[in-house]
Parts: sequence; C-alpha cells; structure tokens
Amino acid sequence: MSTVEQIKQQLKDALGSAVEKAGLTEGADVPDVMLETPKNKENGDYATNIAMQLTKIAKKPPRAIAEAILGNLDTDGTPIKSVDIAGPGFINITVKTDYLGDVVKDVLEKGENFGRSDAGGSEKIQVEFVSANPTGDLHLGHGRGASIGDALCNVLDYAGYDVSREYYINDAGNQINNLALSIEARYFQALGEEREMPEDGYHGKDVIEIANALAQEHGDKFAKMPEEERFQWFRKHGLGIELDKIKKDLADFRVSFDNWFSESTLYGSGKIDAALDKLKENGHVYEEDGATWFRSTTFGDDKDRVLIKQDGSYTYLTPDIAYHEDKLQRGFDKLINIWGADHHGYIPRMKAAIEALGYDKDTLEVLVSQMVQLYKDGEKFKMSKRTGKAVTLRELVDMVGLDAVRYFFIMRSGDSQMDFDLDLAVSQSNENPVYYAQYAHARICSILRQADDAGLFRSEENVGLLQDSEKAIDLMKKIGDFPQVVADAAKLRAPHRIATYIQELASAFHTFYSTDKVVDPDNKELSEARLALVTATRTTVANALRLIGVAAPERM
RNA sequence: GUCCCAGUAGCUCAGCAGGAUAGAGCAACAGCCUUCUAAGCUGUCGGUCGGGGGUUCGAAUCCCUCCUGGGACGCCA
Repeated sequence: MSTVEQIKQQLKDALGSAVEKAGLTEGADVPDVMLETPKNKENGDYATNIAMQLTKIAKKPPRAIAEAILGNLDTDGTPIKSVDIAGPGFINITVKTDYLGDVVKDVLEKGENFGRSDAGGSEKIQVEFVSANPTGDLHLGHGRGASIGDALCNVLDYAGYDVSREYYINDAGNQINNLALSIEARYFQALGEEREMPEDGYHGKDVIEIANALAQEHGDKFAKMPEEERFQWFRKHGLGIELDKIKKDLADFRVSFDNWFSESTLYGSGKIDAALDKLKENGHVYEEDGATWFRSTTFGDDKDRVLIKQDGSYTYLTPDIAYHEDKLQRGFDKLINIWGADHHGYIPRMKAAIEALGYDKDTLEVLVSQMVQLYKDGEKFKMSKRTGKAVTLRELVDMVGLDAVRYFFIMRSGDSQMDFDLDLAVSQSNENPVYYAQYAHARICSILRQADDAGLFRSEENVGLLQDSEKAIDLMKKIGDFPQVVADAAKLRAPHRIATYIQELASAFHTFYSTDKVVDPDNKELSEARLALVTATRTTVANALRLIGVAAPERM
C-alpha cells in the first residue's frame, strides 16, 4: 500500500467509527466513506460527502449529521490536522504534512517500481490491439490504437493486473487472396504485360514494390509456373513481407506483443468447427437461404448474422468467434479489444457470440479508438506524398518524431475523435505539450549534474525540512498521487489520464523550481533534502513517461 | 431510417460509477533571465458545459427529447 493509501485508509477508519459512535445508522447499512480530493485547496486535503449520503438514513439535515460525526471523531493517532464543515455538509480534512517525507523516501526506495500497486489483484486480462490486416502499411488510426493499447497494457501491468498483449493476424480471409492477386497483377505489369488489377485489389505502392522486386530478382520464373502454384507462392510471400513490415513499424513505434495469433491456425486445429458446434448445441444456429446463421438477435444484436455463406465459406465472424473462444479457454478473466471506430458496429455481434458461447457478455470489453484527422496550416491534411492515399504511421513519425506522435495520441481520451495538429506537433517550442514534461525531466537531470559537481548529494535525513516550502509540499503531494492515478487509469481503461497527470506533475515541479533553489552549497542540509525531492520527481516523471511510451531525455 | 461516439473558454481538449465558485494547454494581454536549462515562472482576460424538459438536498456528469458533426449498418474483412 502506498503512503497516500495508508493515510486515506486511516481517515476512512476514523470517520467510519465516528459515524457508528454517533449512532446515526441504527443498524442500517453504513455507506462506504468516500474520500475525494477537493478541487479547491481552500477545502482541505480531503473531503467526504458522508454526511449528505446519510441524510436518508439518519433523517437529519446534512450539516447536523456532519456535526455529530465530528463530535465523535477521535483524531488522536491519526494524520488529521484539522477538520471543518463546509458548504451543504462536506467534511473537509486537512492532514499533517509529516507523511510527505515518507512519500519521497518511498519513491527513492522503489525507483522504477514506484507507482506499482496490487490494485488489479492479478486479474488475468488479455488486450488485443492493432490487429491490422497484413495487406498494407499501418496508418494513422492504427497508430492511435497502438498508442492506446500499449499504454493501457503498461498501466494495467503497473496496477497489478496480469496482462497479455496480443495481435490477431487476419491471414486466412479473402483479403489475403486479394493481396496475392494484386501482387500477381503488378508482377505481370512489371514484366511489361497488360494486366488489370483484381476488383478488390490493393492499389498501394507497397504492392507494386513487392512485385517489382520479384520481377527483378526472379525474372519471368513465376509467369511460367502453374497458376495455382504461383498464386500460393505470391500469397505466402506477400503475407510474409506485409507482416514483417507491420512488425517492424510497431517495434519502431515502441510497441511489442506477447503473442501474434494467426487466424489460419484456427482452421487446421478444428477450433472453428468446435466453436460452431458449441453454438449449435446451445441452440443459437439455424439454416436459411442455403446459409448458416447465428441468431445474435437473442442477445440484443440488430439482426442475425451469417456464419457460413451459401458458397460454403466462413464469414469474417466465424473464425473470430472461434478465436475469442480460444482466448477464453486460455484462462483470461477478461478480454479487452481495441478497435478502430469503423468497426464499432461489430461490437454487438461479438458480444452476442461471447454470451452464446456461455460466457458473461462483460467478459469482453471493446474500446473504440475514434478517427484521427490531420491538420496542417489550419486545413485538413489527407494525402500521403508517397502513395496518394491515407498518411501512414511511418510517414507521420518521420514528420513529427516518435515522442510527439506517441504523446499526442495518448493525451486525448480514445473515444473522442481527434484533430492532430501537425504544425503544433512539429514545433519545437513551448506550444508543444510533449516538451513540457520532457523538459522537466531534463531540467532535473541538469540539476543533479550540477549538484554532483558541487559535491552535494541527496539525503533522506532531512526531508522534514521540505515542509517549509509550500511549493515543495504541493510537489510531494502530487508525487504521492501517482500510484492511485495509475490504478484509476487501469480500472477505467483510461490511459490518457497518465498524460494529464504528467502535465500536472511537471507543472508542480516547474513551479517549485522557479522559487526554490536546489543546489546551494551554503545550505547543505536543505540542498540534500531538496535533491532527494528532485530525484523522486525525476523518477516519477520517468515512470509516468515510460507508461505512455515517451522518452525521458537527460538533456534537451 | 436504426445504432454508436462526440458537442465544455477564440482553438485543442480534461473533468462525466452526481458534489462545493467547471479546469488545463495554446492563443491574447501585462510582468519575470548578473542566480540550478526562459522548451520555464507569475498575473489578467476569457464559459447560457449544443437547446429544452425531467430525476434530487445537489446535474457538465443520470433519464427523455430535439439540433449539429463524425462513424457504422454486407452471405466484405
């Protein structure tokens, strides 16, 4: 339990027993004492609305209840410095600040593990994200999904969940056939023959490059090959190249996976039939118009869905159901999928399938990452120079830099559509929020270098001296919040909260820095204490930045 | 037409398992570098939380309805 959690628990215990002693509940269920942090500092360090919540049970006005609680509150041995009643009946609590030194010590002791908690109770969660079809380059939307997914996984892990990252490779469907046919057409074109692209072909430049390379390396070898053999060869080759490219793009984007799950393995293993059988046994499948249907409307979907088409092949849904069954059989308590906004209509049927397979529908959570729109010079920026189509992730990173891209994608909640301002992201100025936090880190590193030169080193002995400064107190409080921020971000699946916190933490530091001199050879003890604080700040900033995949530079 | 997401300061957005006087960054304006990095700090300006109803001690937050923007509605993936 973190230092701040311990304080809060003590406050809750003290308030809880005061409620009981005041005889306000008369055997009724006592609501949990909720502590919140008031927005306004004037209202103390913590506040509780317990008096208002008890109005129904105690049948008294909230202020009278609050007075009764305070009358029975035993503050001895608690961190409580003062309490008062405010507004409609809030109990505001101001806490003694001695514990803040422990926060600093805690950070220094835990280092890169400061912020970790066991809030998640080792719940086994699998997060599936990106999962772009291996038929072309990753684009902006995938980048946002990757940023959110990776940060969410980091946050879940830090908050004590047992997390597994997975990428589902759609390597079995029609789209791969189309890729093969597209390569084939481009290949013949490269040999100088007239060839039309297939109807649903991939017109991207990457396919042309693949075909040109084949023609250059192998000449007309494939033209002489039997059609089926050639097709299979192009299929396998194209898939391999596209997938390798995706893997490299993601690795360069600082995103990694525990497992790359191939859709095609579902076919050989009999898992698709097994899933279909299970749906049939549970009575959710029927035949109509020569097709096999899933009665997903039973579980709230708009309409029933086809599982096996008239031509005998599966729809996209069928192997996907088998895939989710496979995930659940692997023992995960919860599955989180991060999908692009264009797939959100798919959610009800997938949840229906989860339910039809006999699982609680809340076992699957789908987070939708909304559209990204690039802006440049105040206007929409759409076209990639290279392909004439959507801007790829790699191009975006080349334009604005990895840290800025990761930061911009994570600083907004995933379920808002976002405008990505290229000019702002590129600008190396105070307009760009990504530098604010990085600068705090670099500044601290600079202070530590200078302290080192001056022969001053951090010491935990006199951290009590830090309480002389209001700015230092605010900074320590902010640091102490970090474990809870991480736990909340994990629970609410809201990794963007880490970015919000980073801004607040950096702000608290910059404010402190502007007035409180750290390295001061004339005041050794205070310097040592402040060096301890500043080191703790650096650790916290670095840990938070690491969670969202942004670098913490030592110099800028 | 149905469903999903969004609508909060000039701009981009936080806040939304109900809480106090709605926040931040940028922009604008006024200050602060002989002192650890001014990519910084301090202050000012800026709001019918899309409109209208409702629920209650209390609503940006929950419910209904309408408006606007985006997306999805395939035996494609």
